[in-house]
Parts: sequence; C-alpha cells; structure tokens
Amino acid sequence: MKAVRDKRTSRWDAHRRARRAELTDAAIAAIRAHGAGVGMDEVAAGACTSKTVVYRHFTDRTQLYVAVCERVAEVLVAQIRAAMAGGESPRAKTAAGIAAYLRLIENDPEVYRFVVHRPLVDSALDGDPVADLVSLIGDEAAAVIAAQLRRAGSDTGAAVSWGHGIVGLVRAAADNWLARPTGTTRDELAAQLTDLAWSGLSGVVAPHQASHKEEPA
Amino acid sequence: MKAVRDKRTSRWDAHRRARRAELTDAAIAAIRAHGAGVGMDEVAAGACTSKTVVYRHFTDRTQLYVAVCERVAEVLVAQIRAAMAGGESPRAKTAAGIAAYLRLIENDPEVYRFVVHRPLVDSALDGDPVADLVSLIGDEAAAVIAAQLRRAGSDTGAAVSWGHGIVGLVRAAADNWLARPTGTTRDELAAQLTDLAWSGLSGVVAPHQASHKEEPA
DNA sequence: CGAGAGTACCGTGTACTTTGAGTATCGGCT
DNA sequence: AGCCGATACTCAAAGTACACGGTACTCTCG
Repeated sequence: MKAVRDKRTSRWDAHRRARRAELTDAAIAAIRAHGAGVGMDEVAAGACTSKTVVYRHFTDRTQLYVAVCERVAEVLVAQIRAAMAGGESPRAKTAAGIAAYLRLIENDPEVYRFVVHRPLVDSALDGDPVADLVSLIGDEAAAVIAAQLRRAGSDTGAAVSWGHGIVGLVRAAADNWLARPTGTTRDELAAQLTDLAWSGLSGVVAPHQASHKEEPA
Repeated sequence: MKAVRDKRTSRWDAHRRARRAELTDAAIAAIRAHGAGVGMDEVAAGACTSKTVVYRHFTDRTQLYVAVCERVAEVLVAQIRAAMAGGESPRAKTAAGIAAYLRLIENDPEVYRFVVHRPLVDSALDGDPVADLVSLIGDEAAAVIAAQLRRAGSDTGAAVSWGHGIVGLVRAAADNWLARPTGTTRDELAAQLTDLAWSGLSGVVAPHQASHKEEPA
C-alpha cells in the first residue's frame, strides 16, 4: 500500500534518517540535563524544536526509547569491545569488559537509568517486544559465547541464556552498587564480579568441601 | 512532634496494619486481572472501595509498589527456601532455588512484570531508595553467601555483589526467556543457569585452552 | 463515680487539579 | 504535491480537597 515511492517522497529519506539521529542525540542530552524522567516536551525543547517534530519521527515514547537504547548500546558495545581487545587471557578480557560496563554507567548514570527502565508495554504482542539496553547487550554477549562454544566444539544451546545471564549478573550488582553505595570502588566491584562470572559459586562454597547445611535461605 | 499517642489514635494501629495488607493483596489481585499497568482506580475498585482509601494508606503509587514487592518477596523467598532445603549438595540447592524462581515468574507473569518494573523515583535521595523485588531477593542471597563465606573462613566483602549478581543472572535470563520464547523449557533453562552460576564462564572457554581470539565482541 | 459533651481519629465518595503523552489543524517551504 | 513545523488542543491517570458520617476514647460537671 506504499508501493509508489514518488521521488517527491524519497527525496526526504536522507533528511529523515539524519533528523532521527539528531533527535536521538538530543534526547540523550535532555536525559543528562533533566534526569531519566524527561518528558517529551523537554526532549523537544532540547532539540530546539517542538513535540510535533519528535512525534513525526517517532510514533511513541517507546520508539524513542528504543532508539536511545540502540544508540547507547552502540557506544557501549564499542567500548566493551575495545576494552576486551586489550585483555590477554579470556578471563582478563571478561574482566575488562565488566570494567568498561561499570565505567560507562558511572559516568552517565542518568542515561543509564533511563535506558534500564523498560517502558512496560501492555504485553500485547508487538512483533518485537521492545529492545531495551540489557537485551541488546545480552544478545551481544550471547553471540560471543556462542562463538567460543563453537570453537570448542561444544553445544551452543545455552549461549543465549548464558549471555543474558552474565550481563544480568553485572547489571544487577551494578544497580545495587549505584543505588546503595557501600564504599566499594569500581575496581573492587569489577574484580568481585569477574571472580563470580569466571568461576561461579563453586569457588564460594567448595574450598572447604562445604559440610552439609540446614537452614540456608 | 508526635509524642502524644493518644489512645484515640493508637487504637487504630492494628486496623491500619490489617487494611494495608488487605489493600496490598487487592493490588496483587488487580495486577493479575488488569496486567502490570494497573491504575490506582482499578486497584481501588478491586478492593471494593475508592481511590481515596488507597491513598489514605499509601502516600504514593510508589509506596504501594514497595508493599507489593515486599509481599511477593515474602512468598518467593519462602518458596526458594523450601526448594533449597530439598537439595543434597550445595549445587543441587542452587539449582532448586533457580528452578523455584523460574516457576514463580512463569505462574504469575503479570505480577512479576509489575514487581520488576522499578518506578523511577526522581533520584532525589529518599533515605531508602525504593526496595524493588530484585533488591530484596539479592539481599537475601547475599546473606546466604555471606554465611557460606564465613563458614569457610573467607572474607565476606564480596557477598553483596555476589548475591545481587547471582540473582541478576537468573533474572536477566528469565526475562529474556519470558519475553522471547525460544522453545527452551523451564527445566532446561534452570539447568543452563545452574551450570553458569555454579561454574562460571571458565567452563565455556577453558576446555580447549582457548587459543587467542581477535575480533570477539 | 458516671453520663453526656466533645475530641481524635477513620471510612467513604464525588469532584476537582495537574501533569504528561499523544493529536488536530493550520501555515509555510521547496 | 508533499513534507516540515508550531500552536493549541484532547485524554488518561496520579494525586488532592472537601464534605459527610461513624466509633471509641477523654474530659468535665453533677
């Protein structure tokens, strides 16, 4: 039903893409300025325009949210990749990735809060159920893990669970760290999380063979 | 400034507690009925009363949210405890706990969505920055881990990070599993997560000594 | 002491204010 | 023709004001 694609229409395509990107960046700036709870009006104002324009390029607040997530994921993934490239061992790479994640959320906490706050779409199926930041990063991690598994000749069935799991691990600990500072430094936290991510809980209980326990939660 | 505590006042204390609990349960029922995006009016209607009443007992939607989280955490923790009590080895206990978590969110997905959706309070410090479900469970896990560490004579410094990390691990994988079903069964997912939580990533890469890699994410 | 007047709350509903998302409509540019 | 943009709206949902009515406690005066 949109088969025509008149040149009068297609001529704007480039502009549209540019404007969309521009608005996305403006949104991020607005989030930095007004906190994660920005209103559409503030976003528009930040882009020196008015809400109408925003709604011409994004149908929803949700769609804008997705765009912001994609943008942030882009830079975050890039930074994590770069950090991991420096690591010697796989473990060091993991540690570097975790540290990079923590660094970003520490530097840009409001954007992080925004991006982590999934809009709660009314569960009616929408084709793709909203891509939030964590899902995107999780997919990324899953891909890396799947590659590793393939290289090792193992089954890749668990890759997505593991990818999302690892990302969730870091995220949850980081959220708690941000929300309730305990004096732990970023580097300490990164080290703790690397230990856990790399060795799992077995390292916690195993050392002394774990005599049986009765009333643990 | 509230030193008096006239009996005319204190007489209502019990009632208040009861009513609050009642409203919390009504809220949960309303969530089941109308989805995670319930309005206050609907909650009130579900309790066969009107919004005013709800606001007499909860200052905010946020406060109601917290109450619901606490209630849910209560039953979730109980179930996880029960499940873990059945496990033989520590690893089996972990597996049982994970399975219990998955079971609950599968049975009550709307409540789960509600409870996982932190309200985004304006970052102004409020004393305790909103206790969401995941934080509560994370604290619980942290306590268990700390106990284990103490038993093993190790340093407990990492306990909170690890507790929240493990919970986040399960949560993230579960969220993804709920949002984008891949055909994985609950038991399979539980097994995968247990592997990861127990052994960490080392199990993924280590087997073949992981020859160096260059372009992983 | 004890009965009535007064007080300190709670319960409930209706109708309001406010805030923020999303829309309608008009004028203007290329 | 077809899109861009702004002003000025609608609409929904959170939260508030107010008014009425009730019950247990307390105070005071006989």
